[in-house]
Amino acid sequence: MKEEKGNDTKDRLIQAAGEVFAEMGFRAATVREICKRANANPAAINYHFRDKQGLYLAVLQYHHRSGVQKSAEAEVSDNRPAEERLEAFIRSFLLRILDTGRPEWYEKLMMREFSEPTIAFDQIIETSIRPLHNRLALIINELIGTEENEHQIRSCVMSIIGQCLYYHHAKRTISRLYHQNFTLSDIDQLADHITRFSIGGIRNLSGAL
Amino acid sequence: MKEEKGNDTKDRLIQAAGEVFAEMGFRAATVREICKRANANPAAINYHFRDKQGLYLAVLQYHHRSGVQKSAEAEVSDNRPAEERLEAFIRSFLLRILDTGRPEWYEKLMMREFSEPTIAFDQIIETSIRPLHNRLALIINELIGTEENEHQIRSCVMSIIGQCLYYHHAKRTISRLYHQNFTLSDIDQLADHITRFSIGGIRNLSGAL
Amino acid sequence: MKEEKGNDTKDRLIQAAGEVFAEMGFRAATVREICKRANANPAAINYHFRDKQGLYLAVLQYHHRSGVQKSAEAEVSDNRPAEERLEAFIRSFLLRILDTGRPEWYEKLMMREFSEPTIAFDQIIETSIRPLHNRLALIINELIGTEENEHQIRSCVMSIIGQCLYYHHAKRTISRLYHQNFTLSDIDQLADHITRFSIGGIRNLSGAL
Amino acid sequence: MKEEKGNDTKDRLIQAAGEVFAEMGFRAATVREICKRANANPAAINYHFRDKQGLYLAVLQYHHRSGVQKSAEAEVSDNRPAEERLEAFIRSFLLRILDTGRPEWYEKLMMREFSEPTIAFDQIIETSIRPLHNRLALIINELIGTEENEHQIRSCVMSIIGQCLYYHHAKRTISRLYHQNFTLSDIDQLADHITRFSIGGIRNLSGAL
DNA sequence: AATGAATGAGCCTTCATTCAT
DNA sequence: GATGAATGAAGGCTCATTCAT
Repeated sequence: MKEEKGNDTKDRLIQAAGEVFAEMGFRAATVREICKRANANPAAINYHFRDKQGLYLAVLQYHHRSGVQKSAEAEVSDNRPAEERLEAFIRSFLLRILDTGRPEWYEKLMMREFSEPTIAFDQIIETSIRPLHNRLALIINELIGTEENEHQIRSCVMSIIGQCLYYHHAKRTISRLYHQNFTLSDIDQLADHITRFSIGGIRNLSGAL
Repeated sequence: MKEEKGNDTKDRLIQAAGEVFAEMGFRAATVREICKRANANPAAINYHFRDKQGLYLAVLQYHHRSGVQKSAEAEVSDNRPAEERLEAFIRSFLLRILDTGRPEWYEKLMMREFSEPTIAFDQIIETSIRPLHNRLALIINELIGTEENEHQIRSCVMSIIGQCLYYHHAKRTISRLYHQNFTLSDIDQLADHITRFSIGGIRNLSGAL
Repeated sequence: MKEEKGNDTKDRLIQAAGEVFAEMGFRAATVREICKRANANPAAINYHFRDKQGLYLAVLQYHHRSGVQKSAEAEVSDNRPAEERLEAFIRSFLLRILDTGRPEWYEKLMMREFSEPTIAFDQIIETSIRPLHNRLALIINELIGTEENEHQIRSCVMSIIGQCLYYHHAKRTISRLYHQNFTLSDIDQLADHITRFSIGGIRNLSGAL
Repeated sequence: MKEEKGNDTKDRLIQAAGEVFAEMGFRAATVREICKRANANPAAINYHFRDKQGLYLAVLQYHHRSGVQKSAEAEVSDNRPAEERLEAFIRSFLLRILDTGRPEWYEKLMMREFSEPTIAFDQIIETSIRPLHNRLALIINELIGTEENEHQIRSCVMSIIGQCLYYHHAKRTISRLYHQNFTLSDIDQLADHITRFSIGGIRNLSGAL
């Protein structure tokens, strides 16, 4: 399972590094641990990636390439009502955040970049985060209806994304406070709550304009 | 004895450790740096706190004991309308989250526990986080008005706290995406948005019941 | 095949290695740097020369074979007066020693052998140094005039060579002490001084016999 | 013998480092070897000297302090004839260069600085080399007799020092060429030769003026 | 003839910790 | 109560070398 196909050392290193970086963060992760899991020699990192940091960047790039396309697929087509598309967006976003059964570590890695940004931060913003915000902004713009007010739309984007991300960042907190662990099976319920809460919120703003 | 003010080495260590832990996190913080700032000897840590972790716990306990909850007391009295108290709560919370530059490293430390929980995590939950949630839950309960639905209240609590925390966790992201840095001067605006958005959200749920 | 000119990898390696060894010395020179300059693969060194040391020896042999002794031929013909031939010898020696900037790394390599002798030391002694000493000994012998006193001649050889080499070994020291850097344009002056000094020295010994 | 007085680790490190640096040069010397000989832990270097380089500088400073004074003592008093003082200077210089029975490595270390100058180079020039040159220049000035010609004096200084140093730099070369190893017992003979050679050289220049 | 990939040994440094005083 | 000195473990990295092709 862990070595799947006895691929190149390079691939095994990326795989192992992904896991370790996600588990411990860039600094705390040790090349020795990565190499042990990849069943490789420490010097191989220097050969293939020059650096611990080079390996880290390679990990992000590699997984970004193979992961972007499927993020949008869960959403519905553009001609559906904005409410429906909002719910689809939220559900899809929560899915990526809460799903713990996948190779998994890419999302973790991204989350880590927010608290301990490394040199890869900018890259992640542009390739992953900005498209996400833009997609959500379009939906909200439609919901507000009136002539666009960019600042207000941004605030709503952040309110919605903030609600979703909370279930990731505060996973341990929630578990501790309420003895409740959200998993895939809770997504419908969560998406429903956040969608309804947010639609209410957006309408309340519109009316106030 | 050697120092200008006979401030105990122990106190100086706690003070310095607070800063350093908040700046760099538990792991990245080094005993050497702490001791340098405290103008103390590395061995003093072992003497007073047994080890680095002991010092960390001491830092948290010390600050909790000296009652820094004062910041929360900015909220209005309990007999004001729930909407007003919600806004006060949000404003107060944002204040603690966004305030930068102060030597108030306790908040920073708490935030760090979410991303890199240490052995002190549970302690922080109980002494700081749970009271916060409870206070907010009371306000929301009043806003919903009907017989309490604990689950729904929790969801609202998390929606609100999630919105607020986003401005902390995603500080760098926001800065990068929108070239916008939220500081103390933006709190009114933010609190206004989140309050209105949340009241709208809560009402939308109530109506849907 | 991949290169512009089908110059054998082997030749390119020798060329590049010569430069790098001369610049940094045997130990400090890295195979990687050599291969980078030769646009070759690290493994090629092992293939062609067995190892780093083999490459080093190959460099020396290669250059010796291609007869770089031409520089010494600037000396005058044997039937000129000994004083004149001494000056020619000294000038020629200084020329080889002081000439900087040329790609002529063989001399540099030789000089390095004195401070950090490698396995090639003996080889260099016999092919380069001993002939030099012998040529100088002949001239001095003629200058002294009396029946040869081998020991005394040796001492003079070393006094002369010592004077010349100083301008190489102590290049940095001189530059630092007197803010003076000897180059090609100073050779006449230096050769003149050393020649006159040495002739005086030799005569003083002869008279003392 | 190696640990003499079970001194501080710091002293033992300086002692051991002196030997190792002298034997192998700064780069090739390994902290492991130094620590092994000093019976110390690698981390002690970081503690006492911060760095391998810090240790190196400490080695030079330490030994300079304890070694300068005895260099001049072998020379004769200033009111003796210049010829006599020249011979004393040369003998004293050769003594330092050829003596192999002393702690020994300080001279080696200095010599190394000429071929592979490190960050300590300037320091050595000013504290050791310049005084030496100045002392010799005074003697030569007196020998030349006429109004001083600074440039010519310098050239003589270098001719003399060059002759002496040759017996150090070319130790191996001489041994190889002539199967002759100069030691303390040869100093009288060498000093005699170099002195006579040099006096002849100087006179030859003076007459030529 | 030549190479890309991989290796193992070793490098310097840093860390939290502990000893003797 | 506090310290200077010293430690062992580990960290990231670089090196010359070799394997399989």
